[in-house]
Amino acid sequence: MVNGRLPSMTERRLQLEDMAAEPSGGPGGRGASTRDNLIRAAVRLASGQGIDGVSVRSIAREAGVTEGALYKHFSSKDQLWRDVYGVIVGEMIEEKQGILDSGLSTREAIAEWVRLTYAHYDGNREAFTYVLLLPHPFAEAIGEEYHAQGRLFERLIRRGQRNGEVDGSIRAALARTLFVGLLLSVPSQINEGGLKGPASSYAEDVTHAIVRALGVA
Amino acid sequence: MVNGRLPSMTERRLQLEDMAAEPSGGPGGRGASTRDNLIRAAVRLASGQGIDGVSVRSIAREAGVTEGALYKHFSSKDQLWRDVYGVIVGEMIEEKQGILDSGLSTREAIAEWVRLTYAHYDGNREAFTYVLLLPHPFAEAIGEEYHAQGRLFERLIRRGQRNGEVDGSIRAALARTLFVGLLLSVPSQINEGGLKGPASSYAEDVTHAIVRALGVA
Amino acid sequence: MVNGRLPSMTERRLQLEDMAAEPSGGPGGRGASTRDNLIRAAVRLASGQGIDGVSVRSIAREAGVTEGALYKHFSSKDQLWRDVYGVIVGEMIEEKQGILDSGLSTREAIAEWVRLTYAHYDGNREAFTYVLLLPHPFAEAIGEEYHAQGRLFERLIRRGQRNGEVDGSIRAALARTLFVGLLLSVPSQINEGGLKGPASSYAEDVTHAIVRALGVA
Amino acid sequence: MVNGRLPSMTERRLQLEDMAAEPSGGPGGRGASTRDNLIRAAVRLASGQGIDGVSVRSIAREAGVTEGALYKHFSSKDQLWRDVYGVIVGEMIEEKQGILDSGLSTREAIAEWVRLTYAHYDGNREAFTYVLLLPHPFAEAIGEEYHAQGRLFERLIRRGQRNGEVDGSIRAALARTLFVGLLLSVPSQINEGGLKGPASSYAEDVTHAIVRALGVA
DNA sequence: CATGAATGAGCATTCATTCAT
DNA sequence: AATGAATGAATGCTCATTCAT
Repeated sequence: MVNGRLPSMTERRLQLEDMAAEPSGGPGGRGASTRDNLIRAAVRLASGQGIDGVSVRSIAREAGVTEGALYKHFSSKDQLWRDVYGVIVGEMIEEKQGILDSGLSTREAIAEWVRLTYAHYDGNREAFTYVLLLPHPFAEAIGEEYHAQGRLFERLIRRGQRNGEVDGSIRAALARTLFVGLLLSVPSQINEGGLKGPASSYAEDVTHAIVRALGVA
Repeated sequence: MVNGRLPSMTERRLQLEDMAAEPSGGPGGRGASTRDNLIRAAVRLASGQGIDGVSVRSIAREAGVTEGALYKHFSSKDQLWRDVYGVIVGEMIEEKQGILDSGLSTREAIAEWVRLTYAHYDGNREAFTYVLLLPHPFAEAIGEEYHAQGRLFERLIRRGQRNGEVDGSIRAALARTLFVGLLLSVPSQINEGGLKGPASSYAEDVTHAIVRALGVA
Repeated sequence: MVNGRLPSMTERRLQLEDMAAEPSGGPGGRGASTRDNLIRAAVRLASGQGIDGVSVRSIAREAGVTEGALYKHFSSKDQLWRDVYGVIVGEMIEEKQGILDSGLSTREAIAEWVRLTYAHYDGNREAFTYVLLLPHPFAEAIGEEYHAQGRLFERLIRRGQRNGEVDGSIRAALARTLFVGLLLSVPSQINEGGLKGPASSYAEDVTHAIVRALGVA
Repeated sequence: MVNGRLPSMTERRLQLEDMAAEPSGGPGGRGASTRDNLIRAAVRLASGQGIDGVSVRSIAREAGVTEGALYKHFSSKDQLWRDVYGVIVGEMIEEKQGILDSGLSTREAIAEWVRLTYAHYDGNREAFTYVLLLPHPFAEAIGEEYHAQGRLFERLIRRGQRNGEVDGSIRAALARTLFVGLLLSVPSQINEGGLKGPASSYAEDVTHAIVRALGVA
């Protein structure tokens, strides 16, 4: 059961860049707040076992605090997952928005999109896995954010079609679908052991595949 | 935690074709065995909430029997999931093997593969979702079966490369990865509400995308 | 919960002498009835794990039949345990009664009692363990039979005291208590690994100890 | 199935002296910790029905808390039984060690041993029954502690044999076996209703019986 | 802020027993 | 006589959550 609201943009500004660097079991060094430690712990565990397999107890233990403490920072377990989601996806979206706002051609924009995405994956596999490769029980509850990246890409495609850079016969929703399928196929396979990392080494190949599949000039 | 063995080929011959036809809540009509009802109930629930979210209690109730009865047919919850998996994936693999054994060209084979896959999805969305779109906690335990379809496709690609039908520069593992990404993107998006309609209506488009992405003649 | 009646003398005449000879897992050879197989299986399992640890399912499986079949022969699990008890204890008591009826001196009678008891243990450790070394949840329900051997010994002691063969100052109930304690200490320790078998090799030592402890001439 | 470790000497220092004084059903008075209440409840129930017959549910109810609370104090039901065992047996062993360290003659030491043992039984029948009269499913897992009292007595006997106080022909293992058999026969019979308590009233008689049975000067 | 004890509902599983065949 | 499917209650244990300190 997952219900409720997402954290606002202002709430979510935590330092998650070095999430993967945090050693498991220790409550973290310099300025690591308990709240951040809990988020990091949750993502770490979820990326390994799936969201459903992670208990409040295990998150608290991994963060080095008690269960009670967790409830000082998050009103419920669901809210914790949603906060975590919002924090990570927010960063991703801002990057993608930057691509659209730049003057890049559709082809160059796609290349940049893939590069950034795979850099993200290589830099923080656990957070990436959490937000993009795991099924989210609260998918509908999220709505806006959940589909934000897809909608950004649809905008890119439609602009390309208007400019004549992209095959005009393909519908934007399908283009987005195929794009996401290709984009995530590599991280997904690396996680499952079917492909050897890093993801960045496949960026060029995947860009070509997307360009060809969507008929980009 | 999920461990153990998969059902053998001979054990798994149940009639699951009309799995989706079973009305929820009723113990099923004419010759529906309790075991089959349990399998159907399990798939139905898992496809809706994910595997982890389904309790033995809910499966039994959905099948119209008690929990004790379930354990007469499956030695554990894990074994139930694996039996279900084996039943469904077995059918799928046999179809795909048929494609390889026929004399179709690589391009025709891909078209047929997509057609069959989407027909399967449209015919039994729940079973398809269960085996192909849900993360399986027992992925490693399955091994063989789990990657069987991917390996079949790799064989198809390599044969095509030898024949000169497929771009020789792409590695088979990557080709398989991109293929699976494109193939499953449509059912996945339909489930998530981002795409409408029967998957079959996208078969041609997806086939084209695959052919172009992989450089098939 | 253990309630009900003991089997009558006529019901209990089964051949249990070769109980230990029955190979586990097989439904038994020549004339082994299902009922006998069930009793043997029950004793075998109880002597290894204690009565409480034995399930109806395990008894049936060990006897090579289904659980339903067990209920054709015994009205309940409790009744099974009581029937088993009656069968074994009946044999033991008849032997001891024979000692009293013979013309042996108290000292010789004790020696014979110990010899017979330890022969019984060595010949069928499982049955002996079941009736004499395991706590019986239905002890009170048995009443008569449960204390029959003790009462026989009390009679022996009182007769000895009348004859002047036994120290007259010791009360019969205490004499019986000490006697049983000494008699069973050896089989009990062998079962627990504190003493090496066979019990018969200790018969003489234990006889001496009893004789001295009770002040028998 | 019972596995795991025993509590260390330092862990086990609870006040169990007045274990029997705790009224059933009430959560206990002044400073009774939940953990102590649970231990007392467990012993109380086990001494009445045997260890196997006691459920976690019943222990929690008897202690006046929920099952969940029990698991805050004991990692499993098995560990609870072992903790309880360690607490009680630890006290008993220290007393017996004291006897060996004193300068008493073998005969006086035995008399003291019996006196202490029966005082223990009379003072806390339930705890005594739990540790000494009930079969322990985890007997092997305990090892050290389980046989500690027996080994202490063997030391006493061997010293007596060296001093010429004890019949040199009897082997120490057998002496220990007979001693334990005689010592426990009285509490055991009192529990079964064959003898009227208190056990202390039999201390002298049993001491004499032991002395005579083992040929102590 | 954080703890640690406690709750009560839920979990997967096993139990003794019944009954139509 | 025996089977095998089914029941319903009970098992040991984990869960998310609360709250006095």
